[in-house]
Amino acid sequence: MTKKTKILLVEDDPNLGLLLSEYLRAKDFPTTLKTDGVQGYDEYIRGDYNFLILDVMVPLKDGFTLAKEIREIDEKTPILFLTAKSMNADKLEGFKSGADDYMTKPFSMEELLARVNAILKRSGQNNDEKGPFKIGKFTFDPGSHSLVNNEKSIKLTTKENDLLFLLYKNKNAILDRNFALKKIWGDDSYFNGRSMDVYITKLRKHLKADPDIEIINEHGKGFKLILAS
Amino acid sequence: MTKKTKILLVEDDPNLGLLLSEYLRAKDFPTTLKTDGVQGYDEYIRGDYNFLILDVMVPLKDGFTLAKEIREIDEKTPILFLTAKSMNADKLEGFKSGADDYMTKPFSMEELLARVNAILKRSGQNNDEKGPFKIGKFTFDPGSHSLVNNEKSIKLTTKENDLLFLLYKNKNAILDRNFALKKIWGDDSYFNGRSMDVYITKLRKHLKADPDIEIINEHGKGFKLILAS
DNA sequence: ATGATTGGTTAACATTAGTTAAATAATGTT
DNA sequence: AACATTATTTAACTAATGTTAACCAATCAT
Repeated sequence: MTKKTKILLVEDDPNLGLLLSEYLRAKDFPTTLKTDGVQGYDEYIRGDYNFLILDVMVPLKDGFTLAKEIREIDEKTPILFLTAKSMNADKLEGFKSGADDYMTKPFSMEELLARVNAILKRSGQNNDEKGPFKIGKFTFDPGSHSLVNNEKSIKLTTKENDLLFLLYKNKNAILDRNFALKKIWGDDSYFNGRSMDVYITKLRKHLKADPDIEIINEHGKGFKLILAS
Repeated sequence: MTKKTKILLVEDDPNLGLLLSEYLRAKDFPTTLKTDGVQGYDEYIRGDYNFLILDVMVPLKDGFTLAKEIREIDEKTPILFLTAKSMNADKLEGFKSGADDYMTKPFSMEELLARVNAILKRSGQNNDEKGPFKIGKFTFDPGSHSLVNNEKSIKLTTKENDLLFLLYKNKNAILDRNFALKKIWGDDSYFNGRSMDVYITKLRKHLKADPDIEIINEHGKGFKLILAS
């Protein structure tokens, strides 16, 4: 299970603040909104945030000051500034405060999201799990293509590995046929679909050693990896 | 001791191109300027860059296409786009192409520098050192072509050395077949490919003394050096 | 129920990779 | 230069991987 990136948003404009926090939550980032710098700092200390979005012009304590205070005790949590000003000196001060990015209003929410994701991609603590994972009595390591249980160690082929990885990421939920085909084969043509069916058979054989594991088919939709545990 | 970040700048406007490359060099980033997408790609393959600044609208091959081609073989080198357009769809396409940042002209050189530094701060290490490196129980020094462990010291041939160096720089990540061929053999012809396979066999034999080290194949894509540590 | 579609399985086939050895090219030594 | 040594490429054979085909079973729509 991937740990979600928790975002702290400090923004005093209630319209923008609510809009953004709703949007970010909809995009699967648990987001907390605070409306001034002092509350923002307290919430940062109290909570456990992985990303900070700070408006520069907020009451009681401005965004730059807040960022500097946080940077004194926390070098790594990414900070993105928002500001109405487009003045150059401002931007540079933002970056000197330890910012990772700086956006000038007005901006689109899509761009904000794209920038947040671009920074997260780089920020080391990438919550995107790369394994190894427990699958029933197996240990699956997509990085080395290995599927191991007490008795034996199987080397998965590239396609087997990719498909099992996708199934695992969607464990106990349906992996859409066409999604998987586009992801692994590049397109969802008929023959690639048949090829995938062949690989489903192969994976079922590999996983047969543990009777608690199943790959079931949802007719016309896709496959689901079922893990009792 | 970290080596300097080498920047490849692809910009067709000669004024802006020269201005920026001079400025970046003055700021201690060795910078190479190319004026179209095809030259940009060739120089990327030929050289050994740690940061790419791409104008979106350049002749022969646009920046987005160039970025996508590079991202297919290189997940990690940061990419920053420059563009005259400020259209939102464009920005999103830029980020989808694997960009780390996106700047709209006109911009200040100071802001460009600040953004480059902000991204570099996040982008882990400049994996551009010359060794020696630890590879499992071996010490690999590309400078002296030596691969040493407790028992013996192997002297690698030039091709063995170059290939292991590339694998190491992409450790635990895939080294694209064609990229490696172009880099070491100059072109990715069929026979050079077979030659590379022969060298993969040789490297596997050399590294066999440590069972934790593996060179695995990703069918149709390339090879991956797996290091548990 | 019937036919149409979708999925399961096995095997044949095509492509890609692994290995070994021989042939060629490059380098060093006298 | 001629020879010896080493490195690299080419070739041939084997193995692994992935795709296509064929046939059968299950599910769905009417």
